[in-house]
Amino acid sequence: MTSRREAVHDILRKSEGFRSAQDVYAQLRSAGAKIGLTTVYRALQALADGGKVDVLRTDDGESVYRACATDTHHHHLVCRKCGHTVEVAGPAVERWAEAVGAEHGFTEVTHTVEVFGTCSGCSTSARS
Amino acid sequence: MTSRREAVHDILRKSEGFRSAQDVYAQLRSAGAKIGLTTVYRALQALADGGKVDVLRTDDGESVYRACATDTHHHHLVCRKCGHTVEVAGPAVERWAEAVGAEHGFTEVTHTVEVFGTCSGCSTSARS
DNA sequence: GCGATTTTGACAACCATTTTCATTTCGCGG
DNA sequence: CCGCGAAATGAAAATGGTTGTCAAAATCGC
Ligand SMILES: [Mn+2]
Ligand SMILES: [Mn+2]
Ligand SMILES: [Zn+2]
Ligand SMILES: [Zn+2]
Repeated sequence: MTSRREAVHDILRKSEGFRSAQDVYAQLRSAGAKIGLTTVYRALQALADGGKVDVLRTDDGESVYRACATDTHHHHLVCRKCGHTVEVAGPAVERWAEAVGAEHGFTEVTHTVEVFGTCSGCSTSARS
Repeated sequence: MTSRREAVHDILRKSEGFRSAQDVYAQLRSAGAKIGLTTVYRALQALADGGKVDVLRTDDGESVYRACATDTHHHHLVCRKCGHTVEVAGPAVERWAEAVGAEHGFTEVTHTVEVFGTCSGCSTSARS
């Protein structure tokens, strides 16, 4: 019941940045694992529901997943070119989101924050 | 060259919250306008590229659009229940995003920030 | 063991969005 | 007004990530 789910989780834990479902599936298959794409999707969804992995949607609408290094609330700084990701805490953002919500009478305030950029590695190798 | 694009923009301006492309298309057609779905998509994209409207992706992957009241960079405080949206400026967030990017050697830093909550109207009417 | 429940996966269906491509409209100098 | 190249339009088909279906297989409770 967890063997495949575990396998999916493992892939994410051994990965650097965010991975797509199709991507994880391809790697599992090329490693000889007998698993279906449907199961990979279900595993990722279960992991996301359980807070084990982060999900974010790319600009072209693909969901990408990443095992979180920490289990506390945080945000991501993602390289647009290579997907390299840094987890960042943002006390300033947390306070701002709460404040702006309260200021307008909103309750149960949550927020999504993602920062994108070009990492130093990619901006170096781009110099032609 | 702008008649249809203008029609699309008008729909958004007269709308309260965010609207989907299909949604805008349906309204235009039922109002008797001769316009294709493809053109609606292209118009929305052009408007978004030109900073005339905001785009955000719903959880189920649909893109929704809204005419901006202001043409400066801002973020949204969206009611989870009714979709009521408040545009908010966030100098604190802007600074934070820039700083966190720079701190990790990232360049060309952009960010996406959305705040969700339950608006005062909805939390009042929810008291049973 | 054995029936009930859950999980799995091949395949088909979904559906918003994009591509294609032929037609229409627009811009504009002559 | 004409004519012509560029841009816009839209019907239809393709795309592609994701979800639904359903029968077979694994797992669990006892
Ligand atoms: Mn946060
Ligand atoms: Mn806006
Ligand atoms: Zn990079
Ligand atoms: Zn509301």
